[in-house]
Amino acid sequence: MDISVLHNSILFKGFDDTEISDLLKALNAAEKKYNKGEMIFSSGEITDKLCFVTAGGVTIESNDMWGNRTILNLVGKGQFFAESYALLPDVPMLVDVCAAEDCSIVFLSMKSLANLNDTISSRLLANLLTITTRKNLHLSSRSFHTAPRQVRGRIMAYLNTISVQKHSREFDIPFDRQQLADYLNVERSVLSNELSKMQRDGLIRCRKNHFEIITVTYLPG
Amino acid sequence: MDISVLHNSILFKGFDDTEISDLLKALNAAEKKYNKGEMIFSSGEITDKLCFVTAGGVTIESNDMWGNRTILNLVGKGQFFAESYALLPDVPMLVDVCAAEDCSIVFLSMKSLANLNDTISSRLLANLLTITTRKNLHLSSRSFHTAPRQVRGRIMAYLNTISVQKHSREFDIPFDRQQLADYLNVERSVLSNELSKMQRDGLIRCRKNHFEIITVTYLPG
DNA sequence: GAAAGTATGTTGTAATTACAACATTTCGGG
DNA sequence: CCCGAAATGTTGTAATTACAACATACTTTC
Repeated sequence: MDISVLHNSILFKGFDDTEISDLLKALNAAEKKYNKGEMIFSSGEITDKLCFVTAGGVTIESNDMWGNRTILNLVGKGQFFAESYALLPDVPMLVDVCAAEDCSIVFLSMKSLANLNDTISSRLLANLLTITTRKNLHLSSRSFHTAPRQVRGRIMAYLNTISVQKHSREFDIPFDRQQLADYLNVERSVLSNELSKMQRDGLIRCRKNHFEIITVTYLPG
Repeated sequence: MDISVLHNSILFKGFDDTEISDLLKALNAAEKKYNKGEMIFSSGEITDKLCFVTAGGVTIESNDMWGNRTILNLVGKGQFFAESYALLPDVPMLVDVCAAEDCSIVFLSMKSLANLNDTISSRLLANLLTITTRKNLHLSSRSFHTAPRQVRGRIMAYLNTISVQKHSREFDIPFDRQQLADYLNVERSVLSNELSKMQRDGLIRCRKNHFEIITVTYLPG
């Protein structure tokens, strides 16, 4: 198991090496590998496992009865998922979790939280609170990105956020076209088409997952 | 201030009356009233205040530059909002908060959390974790409700959720037409129109905010 | 470096939605 | 009961999107 990734995670922030290995034992940590495309959880399942990505990445998706995929979130190396379901273990999952690429997941049993002593437990709870709070912001951001009714507005809302995050008008995005389409809740072909139009209109430049937002200078008169 | 509502809130679960009034003082609790339609927070603002609805209700909205409103969540009496921003106080709000009706809000200063003793603080943190976790599920649900590309699919996804929650095929929803449209991210007139069609098609019955989902029986042959 | 497979771009048509304008219903006061 | 205001329903047209089908580009494998 790759301890170093866990060591740098939010969950174990403030804990030293021995505390971390004790905690991993106490929480029945177990690692499992998945191939790209494999399902890790399906909607309706129940789990008390807090999940940590030690390698690769997963998508949190909603797949409706008409076969439309909506990507709610992308969870990469060093991040957690399923924390809501782990902490409210009687709530069945609304979403699917799918390996976006080959990946490794560490599962931590949250029902074992009760067995920890108060000091450890409260430090861990504070860290968990940070995780859920940040996850909240991610979910809000996506709502923000899908709020515009039209494709161009959604693309701009998304690219703006990434640009602000990376402090640059030029950046890579973590999605391929199909994934970006599913994240923004639009058709892939419509997305490709709109990106072409936006390049023709001089708003952006892009090639594969590299994007550049072009600053428009308004001329007087 | 209406202590009884706070007393029954998730945040103060497990605390007795005197502990609660001590906490309210320690967190600089202050109540303020708002009229329907008034803005409580605007996007871009920074706050460390955890907000509690003691009366009425508020909407968490994203209003884009074209004037489209998207309702991310409805927060009613006895519930909290802005917890993410209160706990990550350097993050500017992405959303607006608006009084859905005349309401009263209690503001609790989260930067004062640090002054509490460990025991109180860890009990409070556990309760905060429950709040953020539940909020996560609400945000996920909305994503689920807006995942279908077509209006009818969104309406059905939403009504199904409410029906399951209320354990009944007949129920009231907390939204008027405009609010439901903004929640599902569709045009109000298109929503009204689709609801009429769905009634003609025998899928539902509805009148104002009272809905009934009609079970379709498939006949053999 | 050819072949096969995957990802991305383009185009046309059918279906859906946005938007505006107007009709109808509902609900509180006077 | 009537009025006005607000909410909801209806309709038509213009704009947008979904979907399918195909073209092109890029990757991987042998």
